[in-house]
Amino acid sequence: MSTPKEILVTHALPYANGPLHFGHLLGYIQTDVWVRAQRMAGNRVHFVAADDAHGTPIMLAAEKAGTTPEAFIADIQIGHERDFLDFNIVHDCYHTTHSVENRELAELIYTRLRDGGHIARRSIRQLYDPARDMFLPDRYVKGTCPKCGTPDQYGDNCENCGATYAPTDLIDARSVLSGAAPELRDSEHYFFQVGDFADLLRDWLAGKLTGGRPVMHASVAAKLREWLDAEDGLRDWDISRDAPYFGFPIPDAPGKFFYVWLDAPIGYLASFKRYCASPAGAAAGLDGDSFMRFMEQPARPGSASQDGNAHASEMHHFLGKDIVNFHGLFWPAMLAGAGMRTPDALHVNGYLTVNGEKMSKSRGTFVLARTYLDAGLDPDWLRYYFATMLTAAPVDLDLDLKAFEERVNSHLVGKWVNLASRSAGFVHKFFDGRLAARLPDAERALYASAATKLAGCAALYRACDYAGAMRQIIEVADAANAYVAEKAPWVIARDADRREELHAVCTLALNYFRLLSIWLEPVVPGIAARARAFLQEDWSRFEAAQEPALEHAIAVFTALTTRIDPKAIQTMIEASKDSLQPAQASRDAVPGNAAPAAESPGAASPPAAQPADPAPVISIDDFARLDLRVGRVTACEFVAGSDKLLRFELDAGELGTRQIFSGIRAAYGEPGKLVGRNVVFIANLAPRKMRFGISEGMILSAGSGGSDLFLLDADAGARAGAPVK
RNA sequence: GGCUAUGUAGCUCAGACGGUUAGAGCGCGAGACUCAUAAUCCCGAGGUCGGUGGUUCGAUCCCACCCAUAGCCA
Repeated sequence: MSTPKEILVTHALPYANGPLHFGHLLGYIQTDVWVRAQRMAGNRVHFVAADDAHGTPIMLAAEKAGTTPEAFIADIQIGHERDFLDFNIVHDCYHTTHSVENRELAELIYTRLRDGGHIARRSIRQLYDPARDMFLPDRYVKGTCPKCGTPDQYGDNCENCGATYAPTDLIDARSVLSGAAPELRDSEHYFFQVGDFADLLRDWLAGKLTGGRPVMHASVAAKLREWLDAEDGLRDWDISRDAPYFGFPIPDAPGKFFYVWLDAPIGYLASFKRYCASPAGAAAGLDGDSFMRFMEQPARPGSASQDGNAHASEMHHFLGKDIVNFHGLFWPAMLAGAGMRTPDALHVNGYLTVNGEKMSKSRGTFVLARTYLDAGLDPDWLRYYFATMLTAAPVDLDLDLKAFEERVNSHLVGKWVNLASRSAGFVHKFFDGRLAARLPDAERALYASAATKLAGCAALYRACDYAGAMRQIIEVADAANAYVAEKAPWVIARDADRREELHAVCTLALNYFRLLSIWLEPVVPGIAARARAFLQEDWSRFEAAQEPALEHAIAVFTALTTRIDPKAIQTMIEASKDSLQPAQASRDAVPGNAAPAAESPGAASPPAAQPADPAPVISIDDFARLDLRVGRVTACEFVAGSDKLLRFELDAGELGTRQIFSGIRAAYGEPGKLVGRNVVFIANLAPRKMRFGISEGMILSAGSGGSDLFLLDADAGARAGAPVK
């Protein structure tokens, strides 16, 4: 295309409470492909991201894991970075929102908003957990729906009738954390008056800040306009949370913290800032001042330069459709209010389903990134499959595992790699491993036509229409294979007088392969790297595809990728069933989650020891002999004289009160914190006299023992004494 | 409940400013070939374009309603 652009690219930040799964990967692969394609188109791209590390869920998950939030998120980040790298998703900088840079930027942006008169303070009434001494996010309150009477509903809406309400409307509300009845308390909160920027947002949505270029897909803009044009206008956005909270303190506001969603997108900038000041950034021509130079160029309507853009540089965000409000309203308003540039583009992807359904743990379709790799599957295969389906539209995509296998085998192996595989032998056997020095006119024309056709893929990549690009590529692959079949080089090879003709056919076939490899490189960088090694060439730009490679030595062909072994997919599914983890009681809004469910913090625990051998099969009658019950912990304490045991007192409903000794002290070092929660126990186990008293049952927990033990939970609606079946 | 989207062959998707027999890839069936990772090439079967009603000479494409799915309602 025209002049090279400097482009800052981000993807939504994974929440630091669990490992990456397929839902994350869809958006992250989309982003990485875009970055690679832009680089191959000649643009200068800075690709940064970070872990989203703040908020109540992480604070509680860390507590449950018996560690500090800082240690907890550090662990998670290590796993995330490993997964990214192994999926060929390569950032220039991967940081965390719990960083010095982010704190400074959050304070800077907040201070500028405050000084600009865009921050309001007022008192709001909120539910408070007196047992835990903290305010409760909506999702941490459960009770009976005031509309339809369904019990055990979250504090924001009813799953049964779909009604939305305030947590204070719930009947018989309880804290999910402690089971205590929450009480109403007043607290002063800080609000960002996003409505001050309504006009600017309208201009931004209309493309007036980007020289007329649309900032996002029309359907996304429609959704944002709906909020923007709401009858009561844009409501103020609550950006503060009360202590205790894992996050950044608000300057001059003791006991108040920034809401996780305030500093999450600022994390994009923090990561970029860190990159600018790093050695890697220096190598890319950046320095400590580059960051502010890049950010502090607020766009104004009509300020477009000749090439139709407001800036010589651009800022692109990739995100899931569930978080467009944060990126399409609050974020640009915050930036504008802080005197910084607004995003030039939002690329929104839909959700991922597997085999036509929501990802499901029981079906084994809730697949972690690591599980896929451990099954021996190549990351490029998944990247290719996603690419064949991704367009600019924010619609849901389905990973059909059968289609995945068939498409990868057919396209990548049968059509693309096969071109090299079926031609290389002749070149080595008859031509000393060299391509012909020139092509006949007919072959030249064929190459030029294919190269011209695929040159259109640059625009398709830029527009996020990877599906369109892949279709073009496969059409060329089909034409190439038809060409080989028509020429039948294996027939020509029998005639020693037709060597030149044979050389031309193989040279064109291999140049078709090379052409396809160049245009597939952003999608399958690993396989493409092997293709480069085979062709003994090191292209880095799409431009390389304009002319065929001639009079060029190639290496002996070895398999660049294999067909998918269906057993590996089966292994992956089975392993995903195995990784069932105790569901987290609830979650807050999580930035950057491209998939429905947030993961449990179990991932932070040490990798499970070798899985125990499966126990022998039992009958339903055997199972029925166990009387499993829910118990509410009414007391829990250390046992003097024992370094392993905790003494529990359980409210077992109709069974009365039970005393149980349980050897889980190594996993739960603060017994007082267990009071109020539910556990599952065996009620009809014969009482056993111990040195410290009589134990009347056994409390169930998962894990291999020692510190690797996790109590089973029952969600808050379960009453004490309820049977477990 | 309101709103925003989506719904085209078994699967994943194109497409038509409304107009003669609605396309592709994969899968499936028959044939060809044997250079190649049982890859490739050719031919074929398969769809009342979610449903109902309307506008029109004519709609799958426009309108209304309905159904299903997803998301949002901060």
